[in-house]
Formats: sequence, C-alpha cells, structure tokens
Amino acid sequence: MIRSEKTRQLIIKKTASIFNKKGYTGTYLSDLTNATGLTKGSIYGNFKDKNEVALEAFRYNYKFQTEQVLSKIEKENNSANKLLAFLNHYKTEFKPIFNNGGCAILNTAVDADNGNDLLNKEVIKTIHNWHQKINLILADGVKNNELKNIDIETFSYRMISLIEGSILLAKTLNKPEILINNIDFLIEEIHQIKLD
Amino acid sequence: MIRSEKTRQLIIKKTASIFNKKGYTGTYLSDLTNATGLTKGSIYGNFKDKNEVALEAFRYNYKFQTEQVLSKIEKENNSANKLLAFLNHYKTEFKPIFNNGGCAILNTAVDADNGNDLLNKEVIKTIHNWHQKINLILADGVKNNELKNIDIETFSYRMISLIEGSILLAKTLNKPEILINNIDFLIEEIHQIKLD
DNA sequence: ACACACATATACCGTACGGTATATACAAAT
DNA sequence: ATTTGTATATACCGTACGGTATATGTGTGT
Repeated sequence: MIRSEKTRQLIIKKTASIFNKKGYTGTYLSDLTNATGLTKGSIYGNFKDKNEVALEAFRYNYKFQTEQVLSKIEKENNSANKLLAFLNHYKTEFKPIFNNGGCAILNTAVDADNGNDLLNKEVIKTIHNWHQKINLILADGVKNNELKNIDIETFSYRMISLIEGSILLAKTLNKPEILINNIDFLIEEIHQIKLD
Repeated sequence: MIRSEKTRQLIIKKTASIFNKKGYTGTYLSDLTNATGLTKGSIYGNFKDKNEVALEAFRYNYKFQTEQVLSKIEKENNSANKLLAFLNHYKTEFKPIFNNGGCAILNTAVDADNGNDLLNKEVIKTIHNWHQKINLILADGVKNNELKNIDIETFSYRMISLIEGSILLAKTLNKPEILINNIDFLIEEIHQIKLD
C-alpha cells in the first residue's frame, strides 16, 4: 500500500466515529486534525474536501457495522436462520454501535437530508442495498417453502423501520431493553412465518 | 401581548422548520435573520443565545406536530379508538410533517445527542412525555377490559420505535407507503388486542 | 404633543471556519 | 549517496460564524 493510501485509511478510520457522532457540519477540520494528529495540508493532500472525508467515513461506518453481521448471515444455510442471525446480532452487538455514535444510516440520513446531496444519495443507496439483502433472503425462503408467502417488501421495510426506530429510542433514552424487546418481537415474527 | 413577546413568537415560528431541517449547528444566525427579516440585534434582544432559539423552536415543532392529533385523541371515548385515531393521524397528515423537515423528535434526538445538553435533555423529556401518554391510554384500556392484558411498556415503545423508524425511511427514500404500511400494521395490532 | 421605556437596527469584535499555495521532509530507485 | 517524486507540514487567506455595545427608532401612557 502506498504511503498516501495508508494515510487516507488512517484519516477515515480515525474520523469515522466523529462524523457519525457530530454530523457533517458539526465536525470541523480541527476535529479531523486533532483525531489524526495530522495537519490540514496532509488531509487536503489526500481528500478533495471535507465532504469527501465525510462520504468515506460514512462508508467506513456502514462497513464497520455490517461486515460482522453479514458473515454471520453467510454461515447460516436457510432463510429463517439467516434472518435470526441478523436479528440476534443486534441483541448482542448493540454496544459497539452505540459507542460509535449509533446507526450510521440513521444519523447520516437525518444529517444529510438537507443540502448535502452527495452524502444523501449515498445513504439512500445504502438503505436500498440493505433492503435488497433482506428481500433476497425472504424471497429465497418463500421460494424454497421455508417461509409463508408474506408480502416481502412490506415485511422487510417494517423490519428495517423498527430496527432503526429502536436504535434511536434505545440510544437516546439509554434503555437498551427497548432495542432488545423490539428485536425479540421481530424474532417472534420470523418464527410465526416459518413453515417447518 | 407586549411587542417583544410578539417578536419572540415570530422568530420561533419562522425559524422552527429551519432548525428542524438543518439542525442546531447547521442553522446559522444568518438563516434566522433571513427567515425573520430581523437583525441579529433584535434576535439577541429577545433570546439569550442561539441555543435558546433552538430550544423554543423544538418545542414549537413538537407542539405543531402533536396538538392536532391530541385533540383527535381527546374526542374519542375509549382506548382502542384513541389509539386508532392517533395512528390514523399519521396516515393522513404525514405530508405537513415531511414538509416541516420530518419528525422533530427524531431529528433533534440525532442532532443533539452529542454536546448540546439542553436540547438533548428536552428531547428526552419530550419522548418520555409522549410515551407516558400512550402508556396511559393503554393502561386505561386494560383496566376497563377494553384491551387484552398486554405488556404496556413494551407495546408503547414498539409503537413509537416503529413510527419513528418509518418516518425516517419514508422520508429518506421518498416512499410514504412505508409509513402507511407500518401504521396499518400497528392498527391491525390494536384490533388484535381489542376485547369487544 | 411629549417624554420615556423599551424594542430593533447598526456597526463592530474576536475567532475559527474551510480551504490553498508553498516549503519541507521523507521514502524508494538508481 | 544522490536524485526524484511525492507526502506532509507550515503559513497564510478570505469569509462568515456567534455574539455584543451602542445608536436609532417606535409604540404607549400621560
């Protein structure tokens, strides 16, 4: 890895949680230099502008929050278990997410819905991506007669909505049990639509 | 009403949606002067600082978004109908909320969860208040044998979580049907726990 | 009509923001 | 070891931020 790429990654890694916590406008270049120990010159040698750092930080945060759960899903070999693995992940791993400033999708969607087109488009793309992944698992389950013939689109959007809302509430009120109870509700729903 | 109070109200009214859309840090004093047609001197004659304007703007937004639905709830004379009135409200009135920048609780919770203690405490208080209102309706329903003996706390937090998450998704993806479908799901749940 | 209190506007301040031109330091190739 | 390309730091810029001291304007009671 060439030197600049290493620095680029360092900047992203060190600033990702700051952007997640403080938002785009609320994160200053001084935050970036403080967190990295680098100077503005160095940061602007590796990024076009603050917006580009924010964009990469968001991608990093999303990856950070999803790569673990994706590998857990991969390990399961049927739809219901994949969904359960996905849901259970939140019950055990909510702390790192909270410490990182909460769900990056939630924070960035709220943060970027006014003005920041680049970041806004990225978050929309990311939600679509996530939604599609769940859709695929559900569709597979229905096709293979593992799951009842539910309305996939509605079901997956409900899952995502409830998860996001739960993270918001649990984090804001400092009551993890809100998230846990709601995840349990979704787990119960999965059991309800299981066919075997 | 004395002159200053009128101006104070004007400032709150004219800037509330801006704060909701752009957040505390993202809303500049220049936004406030532009929106009101007033000068900084006038604003600082009526408010201690930007934070105080933001706080009042949040209160105004919450009031703006809830007073209608509260009166609808009041008109109903049993718990199930109160809950249904509350839920149906979102199905018909989501547009003004979206135009106002989305749910003030959601936006402010995300915006203020880092650093802005005053605003953060206010949003927590507001969620508690909202939660308590739903709890009361549910508790009344259970007491009067209108509703099954559900876990009130869990049920109300699930309602709020799903509503918030749905608003986030529906607004971000510009798909109101996500909100509508999820509200329909909650409405169905209410019918499920009805006893008569 | 006048005086007074108070509301609003003007003019200004220090600071720190995002960003850039340029100098310095560094690592890799010869 | 020297050169060379490139990465990082230094020093700087214009702007606009939040906030304030002070002047001007304005509605109200007498």
